[in-house]
Amino acid sequence: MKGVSIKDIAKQAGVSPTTVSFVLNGKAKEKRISEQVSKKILKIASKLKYKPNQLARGLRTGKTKTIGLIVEDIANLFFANVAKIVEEEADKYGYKVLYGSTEDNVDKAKGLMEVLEYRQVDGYIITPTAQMEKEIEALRHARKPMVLLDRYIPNVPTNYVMVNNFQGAYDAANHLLNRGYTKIGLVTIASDQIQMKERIDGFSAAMKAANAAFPKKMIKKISFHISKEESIREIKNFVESNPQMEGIFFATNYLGIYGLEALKEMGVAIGKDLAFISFDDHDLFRLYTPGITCIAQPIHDIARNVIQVLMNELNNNKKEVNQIILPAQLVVRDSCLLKS
Amino acid sequence: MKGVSIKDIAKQAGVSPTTVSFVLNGKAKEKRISEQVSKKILKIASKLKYKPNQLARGLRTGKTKTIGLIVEDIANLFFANVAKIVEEEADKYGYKVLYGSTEDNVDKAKGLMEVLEYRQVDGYIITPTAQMEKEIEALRHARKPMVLLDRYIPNVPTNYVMVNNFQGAYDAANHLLNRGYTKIGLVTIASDQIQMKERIDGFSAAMKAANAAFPKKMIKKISFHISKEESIREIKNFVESNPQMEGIFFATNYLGIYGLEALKEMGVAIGKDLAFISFDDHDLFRLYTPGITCIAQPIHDIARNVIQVLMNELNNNKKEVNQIILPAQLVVRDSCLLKS
DNA sequence: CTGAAAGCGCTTACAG
DNA sequence: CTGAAAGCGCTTACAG
Repeated sequence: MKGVSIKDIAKQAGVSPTTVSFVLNGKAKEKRISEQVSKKILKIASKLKYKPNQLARGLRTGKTKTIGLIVEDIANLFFANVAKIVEEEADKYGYKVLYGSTEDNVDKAKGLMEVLEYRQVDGYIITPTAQMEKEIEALRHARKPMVLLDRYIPNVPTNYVMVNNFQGAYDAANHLLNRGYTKIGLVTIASDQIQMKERIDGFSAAMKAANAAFPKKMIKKISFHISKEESIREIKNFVESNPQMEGIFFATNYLGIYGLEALKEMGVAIGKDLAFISFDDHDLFRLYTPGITCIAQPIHDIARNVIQVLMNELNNNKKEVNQIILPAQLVVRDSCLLKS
Repeated sequence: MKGVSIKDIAKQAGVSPTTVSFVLNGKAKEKRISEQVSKKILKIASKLKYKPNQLARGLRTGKTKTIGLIVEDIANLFFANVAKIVEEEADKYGYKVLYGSTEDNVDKAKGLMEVLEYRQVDGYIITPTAQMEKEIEALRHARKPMVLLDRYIPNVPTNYVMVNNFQGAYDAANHLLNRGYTKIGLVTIASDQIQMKERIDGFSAAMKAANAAFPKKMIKKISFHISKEESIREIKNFVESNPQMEGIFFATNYLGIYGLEALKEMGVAIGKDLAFISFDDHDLFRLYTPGITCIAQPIHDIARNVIQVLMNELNNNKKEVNQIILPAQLVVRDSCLLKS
């Protein structure tokens, strides 16, 4: 375990640890260390395969070269993809990432934030849950580099990167309307999170613009915390109790998947009996028969922007706020055929 | 940023940092600190919301309370699920996890191991790639707590947790045989990784036991590193060039998904024209029409066992080797109907 | 029963 | 141009 330390190098080079530290940190010029001493140290360091001890360095500088990633659910495809890209990109800058899932539970989220603070991560990437304004606000006041992912907190001016939920849902409604459907149901999560609200708003706005009725009873909100079976049951009930429904929009992919299951069990033919569109893409949507039309998020772009914004904060001191909203993309497949 | 330190508590309690450290580390009894001093310290610590500085502690003890998780691809559903459970379970023991994806690339894997060593993680969970015997062996010699995931390295006696690949593939073949199919093709990854080899072996063994022919040309190996489009093309070619084929087994889920796409494009009716079975389960398999019969891995059990084994190593010194092989489960759906 | 002191491996203000 | 020394916040062997 015992690795090579700066002292070992100093001894071999016949200089002080101070000098070694300067050279290894690229301050040779600044500190006017002679060319030859500098070279000698570098050579010895690489020969000994010196690796600075991050703990010691962190203890001294307060920097851990670690970032914290708090997502809703790391096992969810969207977040798993984000996690992958974040790790890859962070690695390029010498950062490692510590992660955790909130399950959309405030207490878990708070616990996670506490652990990460305690671990002294240098920066945070957070998918906030509801009711965590205070924690985010505290981080902001502590001037911790931070960027919110997938959603933001109204009235708290932080960095964030997310998809354009309003536009995505607007496009979804428009697509349905253009294909001749006007009686459309919407299934969403029972949550007052801003990104879900914006999806409802976007959808409503498109309906309104087209003078299509969109009464309350055509909106179904399902709790994030009930079981899959219950969720499917609720979707079935919703569809059954609105027999006039011609099309249905699921505001998030896991609900869309449940929707597919519900309709399959009911024997409803997607695309024929009922037009179907979902937010978020998924392997399943691409390969299902019929292919499921959806509003895809630019996952890679989101992840890359997140890390970019965070790295900027980490490395510069100028703290302009970066709020990035990326366009959602309508992916047309066969689940919303022209209404005959 | 400046947190409360042990000194602050010592000052308030009117004792030395040493005493505070003893009490906070539960060594009050052992060090025979008086009950009242002990209580006073605990009270002050909680009032001040003292959080030990892990960096300082780690520097001193050499323990970081961090584990390294190296998977093939964190964005893959199997590994993403493992990552989730590993994080949850590790958290219970006060550990956090640092992760990375190898993409099944040896150099990436080695790079990851180097970074984790350098970060001084206390233990490792590793999905090894080919040709990393030396690194694993080195870790073993350094007596680092480690458990291999999803596969093992032959002739290197380490802990590991994985599914029973031989039995799973054997069951897949048997299922097909029992339903009346004898001319069966197998699609796998071109890799000499042990888990893939065992799947081929299990499949072959079942075929042999049933006296069914299983010639080389009925096995298709596809490189992990070619594009999705190329993979699909190769699958198509394989099916087309074996018109006698009655059933097909995909040795891993991403290939199974490609297989679904290939057959869809070819207009082959799964279950009717060709029986279909895949290793690993997936949302898509459950919801596809017809439902896809598969060999499911007990993901949760795998993850829980992994962390259990690792925690045992981390906390005890007795180092018996734990090699856990969990049963795969045949999930029968509608893609292998009784042959008519 | 309790404390002073050393030391983990760095960085950096200060001195020369 | 280079080095001695302090200090980040802990733990622990040693002393009393």
